[in-house]
Amino acid sequence: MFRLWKAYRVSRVAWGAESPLGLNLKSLGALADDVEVFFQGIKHRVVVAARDIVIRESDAGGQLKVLLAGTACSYKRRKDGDRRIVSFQHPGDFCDLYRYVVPDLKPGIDIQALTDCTVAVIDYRDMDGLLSRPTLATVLWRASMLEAAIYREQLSTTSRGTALERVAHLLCEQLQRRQSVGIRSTRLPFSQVDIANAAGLSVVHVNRTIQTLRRLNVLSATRPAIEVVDRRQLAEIAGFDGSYLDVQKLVSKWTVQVIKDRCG
Amino acid sequence: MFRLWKAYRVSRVAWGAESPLGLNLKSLGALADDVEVFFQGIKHRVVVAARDIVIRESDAGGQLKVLLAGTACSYKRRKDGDRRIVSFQHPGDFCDLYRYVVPDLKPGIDIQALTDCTVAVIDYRDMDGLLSRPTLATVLWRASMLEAAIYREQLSTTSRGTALERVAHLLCEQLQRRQSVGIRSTRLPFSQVDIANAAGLSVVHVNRTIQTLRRLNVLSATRPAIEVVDRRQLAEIAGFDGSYLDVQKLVSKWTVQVIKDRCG
DNA sequence: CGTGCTGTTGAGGACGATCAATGACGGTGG
DNA sequence: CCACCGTCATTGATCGTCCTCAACAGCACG
Repeated sequence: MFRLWKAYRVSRVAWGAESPLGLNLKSLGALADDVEVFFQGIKHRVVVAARDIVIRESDAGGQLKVLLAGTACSYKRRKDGDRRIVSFQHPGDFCDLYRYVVPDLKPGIDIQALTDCTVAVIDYRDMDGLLSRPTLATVLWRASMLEAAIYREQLSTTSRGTALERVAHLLCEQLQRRQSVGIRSTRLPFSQVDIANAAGLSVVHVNRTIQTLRRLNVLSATRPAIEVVDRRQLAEIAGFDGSYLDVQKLVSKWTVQVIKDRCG
Repeated sequence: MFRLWKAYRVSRVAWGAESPLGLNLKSLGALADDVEVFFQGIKHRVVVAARDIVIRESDAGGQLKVLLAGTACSYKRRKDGDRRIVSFQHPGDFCDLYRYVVPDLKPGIDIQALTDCTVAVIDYRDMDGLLSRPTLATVLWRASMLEAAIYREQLSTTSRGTALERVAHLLCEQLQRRQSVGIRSTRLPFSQVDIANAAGLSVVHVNRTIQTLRRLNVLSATRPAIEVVDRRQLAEIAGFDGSYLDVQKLVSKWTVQVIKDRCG
C-alpha cells in the first residue's frame, strides 16, 4: 500500500495508567483505582489488520471493544455505495459503547481499521462490576457525552463553510484528540479518500484542498503523508476552537474536585 | 408573528406517565416507579415565550431543564453571525443533560424556544437521588446515546445528498420524534429560516425546496405552515430509515424484558 | 402606520461534483 | 523476476447545485 502503514504497524501497545486508554479514562475523571479496575476487566486483546473490519453491526455483540493502538473509523454505507465516515477512533477510544447501552439500536454502522489495530475486549458480563463503581460509571457516561459533543461540532462546521475550512477543521480535531491521549506525532494516518469520506467532499476536491494546504506550508510537502507543520495557521483557517474536547482542562479540574471531595 | 404560534401557545401541559416526558422515559427503559420518582424531582416549572432563550451557556447552571411542552432548538452562533441549529427539542426531551455530566464543557450552545415552552427544572442536588436508582441512571445514559445517534445520522445525511433529500430527512426525523412522544399532529412548528439553519442551506433555497415538496403533494399547500401530508413519499425522498430512533421498538422490547425480570 | 420577521421571486456567479485519464507504488501470482 | 492488479494520488475539463444579492409582498405587533 501507498499509505505509510509500516510507520504505524510497529506501534507498541502501551499499558496501564500512562497508556492512551489510561490517559483517556483519567481525562474523563477516572480515579487511579478506576483505571486499574478497568484494565483488569480486559480479558484478552485482538489484533486487526489495516483495512479489515473491527466491528460489523451484524456481529453477535456481547462484548465491548476499546481501541488500544492504531486508528479506526466508524462509517455508514449508503445506498449508492459510498461510505460516510462519521467518526475516527484513536487509541483509548471506545468503539461500540452504544451497543452496550442501547443494544436494540441498529444505526447501520461498521468500524474499520485504518491502520493495524490492537483492540481490547471486555465481556458484557464483566461490565456490571465496572459500573458498580459510581465514578467509573460516570466516566463511561461522560465518554458518550464527549462523543455527542464531537458530532455536534462536526455538524456545525461540516455543512457550512468552504472545503478548506472543513478539511482544516477535521485535521485540527483529529490532531488534538490524538495529542490528548499522548500521541505527539503530527502525522495523521489518513488517506485522502478517508478525509473525503469524512468531510463529505469528493476525493478530487480534497486532493486540491490538500495541495492548497501544502502550498500554504500548513501541511508538510512530503507527498504521500498528511503531516501538520503549522498548527496555528491550520486552526486559524478552520476557525477551530478545541475547547469542546479540551480534555486536558477537564483533567485538572477533576483532580482538584476529587481532592476536595476526599478532604471534605 | 407569521408563524402559527397560537396553535401551539395553547398546548396543554400533560403530566405523569402518559405525558410526553413519561413516554420518553418509558421508551428509554424506565420502570413505572422510575417515572414517578423522576416527576417528583421536578420542584418547579418555567414558562418561556417563543423566541426567548431557554438556556444560555453563560447561565449559572446547577439545574437540569427538561422540556414539558413546546418546541425549542439548540444552536451555535458562529463568527459570521449566522446561527447553526444542531438539534431540536420536543416535549419530553432533556435540554442540557451534558452540562450535568461534563460541567466544564462549553460547547458554545444556547437553546431557544421556537414556540411558547414549558420547562421542568430539576436541581442538581436532587439528581443524586434519581441516579441512585440504577434503572433510572441507565435511562439518562441512554438518552445521551440517543442524542449521539441522532447527531450521527444527521452527519451522514446532511453533508452528502441534495437539498431535497436533506430537508426531507430533517422533516421525517422531527415528525417521528414528535410522534414517539405522543404528538399526533403532522404540522411542524418550524419556520423556513429554522429549517435552513438546521439543514445548512440558504433560506432562499429552502424556500424553493419546500415549494417542490408542496408541488409533489408531500407537504400541505396551506402556505405558511409546514404540514406533512404524504409521509411515505417524504421518507422515500429522504431515504429515511427511522430505526436509529425507533423508540417504539425499544419500548416493547424493554417491557418484555422487565416482565421477564420480574417473573424470573 | 411604521417596523420586523417571514415568505417569495429573479438573475448572476461560485464552489464543488463528476467524468476521464495518468502515474506511482505495493502486493500477488505466474 | 516480471506482469498484473488494486489502491491512492494527481490533473484537466465540464456541468450543476446551491449561494449571494436584491427586491417585494404579507402578516403581526407596538
